[in-house]
Amino acid sequence: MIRTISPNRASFGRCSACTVRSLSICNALDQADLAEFERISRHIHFAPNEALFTAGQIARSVHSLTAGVARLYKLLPDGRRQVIGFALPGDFLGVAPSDRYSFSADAIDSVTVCRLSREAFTHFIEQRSHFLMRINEFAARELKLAQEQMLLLGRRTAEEKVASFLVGWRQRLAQIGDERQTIALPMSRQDIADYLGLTIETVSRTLTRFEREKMLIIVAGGVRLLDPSRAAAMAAA
Amino acid sequence: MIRTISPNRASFGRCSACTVRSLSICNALDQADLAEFERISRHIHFAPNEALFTAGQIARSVHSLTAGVARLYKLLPDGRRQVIGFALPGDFLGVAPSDRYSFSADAIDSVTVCRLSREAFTHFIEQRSHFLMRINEFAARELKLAQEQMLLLGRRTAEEKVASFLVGWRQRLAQIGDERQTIALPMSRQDIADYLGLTIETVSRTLTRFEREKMLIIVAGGVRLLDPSRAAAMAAA
DNA sequence: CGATGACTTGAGGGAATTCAACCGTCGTGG
DNA sequence: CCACGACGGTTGAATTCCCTCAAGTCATCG
Repeated sequence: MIRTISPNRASFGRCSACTVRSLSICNALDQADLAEFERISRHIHFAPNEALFTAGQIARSVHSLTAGVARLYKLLPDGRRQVIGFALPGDFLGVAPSDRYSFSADAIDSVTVCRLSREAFTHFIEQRSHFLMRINEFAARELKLAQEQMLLLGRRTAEEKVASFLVGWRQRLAQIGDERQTIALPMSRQDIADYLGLTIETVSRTLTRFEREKMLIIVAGGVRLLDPSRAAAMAAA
Repeated sequence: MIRTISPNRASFGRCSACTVRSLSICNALDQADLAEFERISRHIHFAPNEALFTAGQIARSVHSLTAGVARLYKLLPDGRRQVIGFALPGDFLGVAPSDRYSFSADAIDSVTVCRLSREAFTHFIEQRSHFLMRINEFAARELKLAQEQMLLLGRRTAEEKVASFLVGWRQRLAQIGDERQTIALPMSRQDIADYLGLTIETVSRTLTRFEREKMLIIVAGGVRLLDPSRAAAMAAA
């Protein structure tokens, strides 16, 4: 029998000790459900830039991110890329209408996920309507984010796009408990550009201009917002 | 007591006679469930350009479209508009994470919806996990469409956008049983432009060029595709 | 039949891209 | 120890695709 997952990368889940449970889909589970969930899930680790899964593959698993940041993206045949989102701890990757992944996901930094077979997951949710409701809430939240991103991609200027991204990203980091002054940007400029429908040069130029205008300071691995209200105004406009 | 809905516009649902049931969320309901659903829902009619609901309003209702086409859109404070989708018969408008509408919807042509109070709807689904699963599938399908639209908005050229729109729209019409040669386009050029993140002039020019190049013929209320494979190639590229 | 609204067409401009060079950091091996 | 290439990021100049502005066409309707 071929093991596709090496033992040192996969381990049994310890749901009771899960640090992101309250953020994740698992918050809807009681003690008994959690024990069963633990039985059917595995923790898996991914190194930076490693693929969690790839668009077009048969979707055998669903994932709940427990640590790190992942980029979710779609490609055109000629290589053009659109990043459709960044997944943070607590995010669920498994809302899909077909049996194949419709987008790809890879680790940006060091990532840990809780992985379940799609089959077991489907069986698990069927009996638990409160859990199903939770999945539904997650799907609804994702959909709303996607719709906001459509507005950004279709109707905002480069400047507004970058400002909106920073404000939105800061907010998401705050939601998972990262309230540091400096906004961590683990993804590359290229990732940001592909998320905003811009080129890497435009993202770079815009950030440098923001810095010249004293709206922020570019630091290693992120930016420090000096004028959050100005950024927020740009994002809303 | 104030009646917000005039009697001649609202009527009791006749779910058993519903022509779009197999396409809609209600396909997951058996006879008994359907009778209960009928009890809590009402049919409402909207004239062209009338608003079904508006972004920011408290979301008291969920809707299932039974006839006509609606545009779903978001606005920026300065009036820029992004159409995030067109709703067709069978489509469900009610997957939302908050108690306020996050987008607006209005009738393009003559529209009929099946409307339920959000409260009654929530209560209804809680007991019916198979129905909840169906809602989930609808949400997943919506999400996938939204992600494809992000790719289009962020990374496709004007030409590709228009071609993709025509191909995708034709496919959606086919799914609801409209397989006519001519692709009906009940929405205005402005609606299409706002859907594709373009200006009305660019949409118009692109369509005229397609016509000059014998890919299609522009007719009243739609287009006739002469070279579907060429359009499909443009859409995929 | 003039007015109105949806759409088309043309000319010119500009925001973002493309192309290209350059900078700084980091890991590697001579 | 430092030369070196690789890589991510920044900056500059030229180009282009799409937008803006403006005018014109066509069908509909009071």
